[in-house]
Amino acid sequence: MSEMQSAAFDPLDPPKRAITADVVVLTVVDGNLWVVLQRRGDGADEPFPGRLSLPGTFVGDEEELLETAQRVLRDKVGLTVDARQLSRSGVYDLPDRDPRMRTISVAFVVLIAEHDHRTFIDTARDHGQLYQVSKLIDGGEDSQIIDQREPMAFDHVDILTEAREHVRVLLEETDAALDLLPPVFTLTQLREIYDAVWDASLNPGNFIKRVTRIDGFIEQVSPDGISEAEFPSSPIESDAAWMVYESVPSFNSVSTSDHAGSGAPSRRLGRPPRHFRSAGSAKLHPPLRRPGSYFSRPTSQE
Amino acid sequence: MSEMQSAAFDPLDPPKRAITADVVVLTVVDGNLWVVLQRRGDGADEPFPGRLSLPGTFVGDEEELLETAQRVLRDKVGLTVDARQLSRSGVYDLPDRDPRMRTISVAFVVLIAEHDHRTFIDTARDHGQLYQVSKLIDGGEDSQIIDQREPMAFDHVDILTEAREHVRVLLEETDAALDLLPPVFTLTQLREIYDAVWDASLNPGNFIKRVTRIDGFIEQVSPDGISEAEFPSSPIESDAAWMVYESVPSFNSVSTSDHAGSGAPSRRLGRPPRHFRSAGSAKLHPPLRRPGSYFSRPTSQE
DNA sequence: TCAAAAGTGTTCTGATTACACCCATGT
DNA sequence: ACATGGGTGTAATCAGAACACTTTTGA
Repeated sequence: MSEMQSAAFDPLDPPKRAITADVVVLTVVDGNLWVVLQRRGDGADEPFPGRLSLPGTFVGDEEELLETAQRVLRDKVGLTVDARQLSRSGVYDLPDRDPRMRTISVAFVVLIAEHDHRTFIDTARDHGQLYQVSKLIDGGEDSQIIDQREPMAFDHVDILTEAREHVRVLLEETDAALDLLPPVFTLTQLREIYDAVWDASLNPGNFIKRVTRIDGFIEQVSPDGISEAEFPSSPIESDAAWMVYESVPSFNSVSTSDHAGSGAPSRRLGRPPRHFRSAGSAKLHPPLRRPGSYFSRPTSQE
Repeated sequence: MSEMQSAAFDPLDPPKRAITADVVVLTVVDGNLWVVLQRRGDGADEPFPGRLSLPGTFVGDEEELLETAQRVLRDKVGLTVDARQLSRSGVYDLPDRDPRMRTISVAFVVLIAEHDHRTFIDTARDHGQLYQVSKLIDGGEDSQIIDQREPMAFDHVDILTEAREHVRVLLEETDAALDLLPPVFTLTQLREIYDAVWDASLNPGNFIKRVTRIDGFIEQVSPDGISEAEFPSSPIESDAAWMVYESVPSFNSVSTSDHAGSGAPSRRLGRPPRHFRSAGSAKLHPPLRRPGSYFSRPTSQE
C-alpha cells in the first residue's frame, strides 16, 4: 500500500522548530514550597524584560531533553542532580507563546533537599531567586481582594502550576518526598514535606501509621545510621549523640522565634523521635493519597 | 542582574528540530483492544521499510500539536474527532530514534467507539490496519516460548506501551471509557470496556454498584432516550422497542457462535438491562481504580 | 421448566479519619 | 511539675472484594 502523504511537507526536509527544556527547581524550606526563578534582562529586543522566568535552554544535537535539563541545572542554576530526580511534567506548544519564534518547551521538575544543597539555597536566597510557589500561582496569602502575583514571563505560570500538581501526584505514588529531605530524617520532617507540597495539615499520629505501613518506602535506622529491621520503638540504651541532619531556620530568622510554626524541626524538645532512611523502592504500594481522595464526605484534614 | 547564557547557542538563532505528532487510535471490538497502524513504504531511502507504524506528521507553523494530531487523523487516517477526545501520552526524544534526522515526537491517544465509527473500523479491518494491542506489546497469547510480535518502526512499540498505560489511568480517573461506547449503553457494555482496556475480569455485580455510585459519571435513560433521575429498576410498563445501539460481531464472525465470550452484548437473552448515558462530568470522584490498587493482598479479580 | 443475563444483599477485610491517651525529654 | 513533641490505641465510617441469591426474560 502506498503511504499517504500530507502534501504539505517534504519528508526529506520537514519544517524545524526551536525546542527548549525548562526546569522547575522546587524545595521545601520553613514549611513552604519554593521555586528557583531568574529575572529576564532588559535588552531592547528581549521579550518579557524584567519578568521572572524559569531557567531553560535549547536542546543540543545529540542530547535527550532530560540531559538538556541537567545541563541547564549545571550551567545556569549551578546544581548537579541525578537524572532520576528529574521528572517530565508537561509540553507547552502554543504557537505564540514565544513572540520571537515558534518555540516548543518541555518542562522538567526536580526536588532538592535543603540539607543537600544548603549553600546553593543560601546563595539563591541572597540573590532573590527563591519564590514561594503559592504566592506566584494563587497570589498572596491574604489576597482576597488584591491579586499581588508578580507576573511571570511567557506561559511560565502555567508551567509552574502544572508542575506543582505533577509533584503532588509524585508524592502520592513515589518516594519523591525523600528527595526533599536529608538521608536520615524523622517522621515529623517527612510529614512537614507532605504538608508543604500538598498544602495540608496531616494528623501526626495517623501519618505515622500510614507511612510506616507502606512496604519498601522507609526503614528505621539506629542513631549512628545503621539500619535495623526490628529497631525498638523506644531506644532506651542509647546515650550516643544522634547523627541527625538538622534543618536550618534560614528564612524567617528575624528572632521572632515563636510565630513560624514549623521552622526548626529538631530543637531537642519533647520525646526524641525515631530516625528513618529510604528503603529503596521508588513506587509506593499502596500509594499515599492526599486527604479527601478516599472519603467523599467533607473532612477536617482537607 | 545579567542573564547567564549557556554560551553554546545564539538565542536569536537557536538550533531547530523536526517535531511530529504521532497518534495512537484505540478501539475496543469483540472484547479486545485494537490499534490503527499503517505500513511503511518500501522506498530505498525510507527507514524501517515495510514495518508497522503509528500515523503522524510534522507540526505546522501556526498549529498546536493537538491540532496536528487532529490533522493526522483527518488526512492520514480518515477520522474526525473532537479535540477533547485527544490526550497527550508522552514525548519521545532519543537523538537516534529517527535515522534520517533529529526528530522529537509527541504522542496523542484517541479512543473511538465501534458504533460511532462503524464504517471506518470495517474499512480499516478490511485493509489490515487494525492490530491487537496486547499481541504487539506482549506477543501472542500463548507465546510463553516464542515471541511472535511483529516489530514496529522507530520506537513506536514504546509509544504504544506507554499509550496503553496512559489509557488505563484515563479510565480510572475520567469518563474516557464512554468514548468507546455509543451514546446509550448498558452497564455490561461499560464493564466489557473496562475488562478489555485493563485486561481484567471485573465482577459484574460489584461493577454495577461501584460505577453507579460515582456522582456525575453516568445517568439512566428511559428506553426512548429520555433521562430519568429516578428511573425504576424494573421497567414493567415498557413495551416499546428499546432504542439500543447494538454491537456488531464484526470480528470472529465465523459462525462458531458460542466461543467468543463477549462478542455481541445485546442478543435478547436474560433479564433486560437498564440503559445509561453520560452524565457530563469528565473527572470521576472518586476514581474507579483498577483491581488490586486498594488491597495489598492478592485478589482473584486481578 | 430451564438457562442466561441483570442486578441485589451480605459478609469479610482493610483503609481513612478523628481523637483520646500515653511516652520521653528539657526546662 | 509541667509543657512539648513523638507515638499508640480505639472506634466510627466507608470502600473493595467474594459470593450467594433474586429477578426477568427467551427458548
